[in-house]
Amino acid sequence: MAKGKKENRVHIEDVAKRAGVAISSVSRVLTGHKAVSESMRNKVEKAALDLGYQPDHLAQSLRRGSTKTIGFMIRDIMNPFFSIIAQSCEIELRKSHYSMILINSAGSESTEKSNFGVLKSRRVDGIISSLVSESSFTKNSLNSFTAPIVLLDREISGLTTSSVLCDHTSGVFDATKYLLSQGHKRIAFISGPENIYVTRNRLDGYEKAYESLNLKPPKDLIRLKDFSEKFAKEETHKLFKMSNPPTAILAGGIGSSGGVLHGLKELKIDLNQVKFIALDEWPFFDLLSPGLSSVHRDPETMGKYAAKLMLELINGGKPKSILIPTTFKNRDRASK
Amino acid sequence: MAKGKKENRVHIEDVAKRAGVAISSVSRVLTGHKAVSESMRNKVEKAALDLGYQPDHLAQSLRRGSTKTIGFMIRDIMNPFFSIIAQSCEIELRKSHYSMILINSAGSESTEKSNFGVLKSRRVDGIISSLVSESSFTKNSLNSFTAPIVLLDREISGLTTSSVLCDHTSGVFDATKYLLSQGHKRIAFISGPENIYVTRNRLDGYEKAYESLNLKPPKDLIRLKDFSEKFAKEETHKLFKMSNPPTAILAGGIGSSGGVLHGLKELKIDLNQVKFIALDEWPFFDLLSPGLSSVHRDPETMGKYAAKLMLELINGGKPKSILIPTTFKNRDRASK
DNA sequence: TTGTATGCGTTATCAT
DNA sequence: ATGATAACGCATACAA
Repeated sequence: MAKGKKENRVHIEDVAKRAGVAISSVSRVLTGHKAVSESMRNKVEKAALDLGYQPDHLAQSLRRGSTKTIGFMIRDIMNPFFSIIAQSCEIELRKSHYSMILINSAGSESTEKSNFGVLKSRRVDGIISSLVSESSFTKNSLNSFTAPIVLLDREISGLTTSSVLCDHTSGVFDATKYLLSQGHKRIAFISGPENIYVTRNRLDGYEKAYESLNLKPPKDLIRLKDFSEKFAKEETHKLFKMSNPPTAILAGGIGSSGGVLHGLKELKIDLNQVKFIALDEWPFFDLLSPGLSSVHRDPETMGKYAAKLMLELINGGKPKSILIPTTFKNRDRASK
Repeated sequence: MAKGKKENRVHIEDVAKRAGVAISSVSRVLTGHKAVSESMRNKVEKAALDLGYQPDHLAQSLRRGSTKTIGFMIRDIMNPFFSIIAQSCEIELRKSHYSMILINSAGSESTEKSNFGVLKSRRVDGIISSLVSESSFTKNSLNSFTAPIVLLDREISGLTTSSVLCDHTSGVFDATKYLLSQGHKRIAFISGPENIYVTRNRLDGYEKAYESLNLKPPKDLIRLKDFSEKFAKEETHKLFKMSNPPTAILAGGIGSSGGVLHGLKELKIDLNQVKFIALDEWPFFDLLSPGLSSVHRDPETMGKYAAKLMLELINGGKPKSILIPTTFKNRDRASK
């Protein structure tokens, strides 16, 4: 029966014909409407199964006004930290039959803005996003959006979105305090831009640790700009050109950590000479020698909660923030 | 004017009214139809701009029969290798105004199958996928799909899809040959399931290298099952319980590499004692000491080509395969 | 060149 | 409980 692999899509009408009922009845059965007789339900379900009918999601969306799609807008999906969030988020959303459109901002504010346009046009039911910036520019984009928004590790004042925030402060505080207890006074701090939540929050922990011992944090060792490997590497070089260089380094993010580690390698500085603590876990950190300590946060949990918060908002819930703990993972051999 | 942030979506009708023309004229202008007068174009464009009109992608899709959406179905997005492919793919697709639905198979064949259903129902214009398996089960899912398909590093006989394949053979051949030239005879090979392209292809290089020197590959050192860290770690332990253990190891994939490295660490075997070569790059490999050698392939290029092949298919092009080279990156200090 | 009218595949409102 | 029909927002065949 050379059927010719043509457009063999089966529509609701086909099901109706086969079952010998009206289109509307098919729809009712398949959408789980209460007022349908047993026999009708059986007839329709059989016909639908026989034909392998799958409703056209497009038409459903147009009619229902909901796409069952969430826009996942991310700064940098190449960063495993984010891709793990994306994955766990997708797994959670899928349970409620939501799909995820992945859209990348590549660290650019203007791309981010146009992305909002794309997602709006595609009528996503919500956006989960790790924003590039927390500027008023972005704020406007967010405000013009009617669908629910869940922010990842970002906080924008005067905006009513849900957000998944990490308690960087406590983890960084512990890490810094540990270094101070080991006799380090000159601890460098390298991280992303100062105007975003994560950096402010981390810096807070760093400074509080110093202050808890009545010490002043060494401002000359704080280097904030972006999360790129390039920046961190350059700053590492600069730091060790100082007359009074650091004896320990805290670096935020995968890129920054890589930059520092590569920088140190170029400078032929061993990790035994300078203590390094990364502010984000990296799968193989425990293989580096000596074991690198880090401040850990769990991206899988973050993604899961992001999805949950989104679903709550969609179901009419109030916006809320959830705080994910961070923990200082001490892999220092000396401490054991 | 407290407008109340209500559904303020602007429709084509609003634009038509403001411009004082018919709906169809607005549509024509906005879709770039040829036969429109200068004045009409100006009127409409102004009205559209004033109102900030954005066509409803949903309605367009339903009408046009094309969603401008590609399903990106991946085995494991947590693997940075795949997330980089996803990212570069999205960047390329976006240039042609395509969006990407990310959907995860989590290594499960049945999930993979249901994913095909989801994507079909969402009427994606195509699927780019790194399949879990190359079984006939999957083959059926693929065959029932009318939209174009691009496979990543998978090859299914008797199926006319485009695919981005990596030339693992040559890279692994070089790596194995190098090890042999260094006097290693007992080289272990740990990788994923034998029934997928990538494993067959790698194994091929491994065996050919032995054969090129008229040697028989040591079958007892070949361990194939899956890409999990668990499997690789267990096999590593087993290998070194042998009376005649390997002196070098090749491991395929991020998970496998991690498993071997962790296994060796547990066994307190130094990387100076056993030579390890990874069959996939990992960002921090060069920081491990001594520098780990690896067989490198470029995920960014892969993603880009996957997108290009997809767009070609959509535009009516014939299916084709493209071969991405792999290179043996020797980071052995001794060799320099 | 421009306007009118139909249809994309559903769901939901209205009768019956 | 079931069937006919309007509506979702747009693109296009056809008429003017």
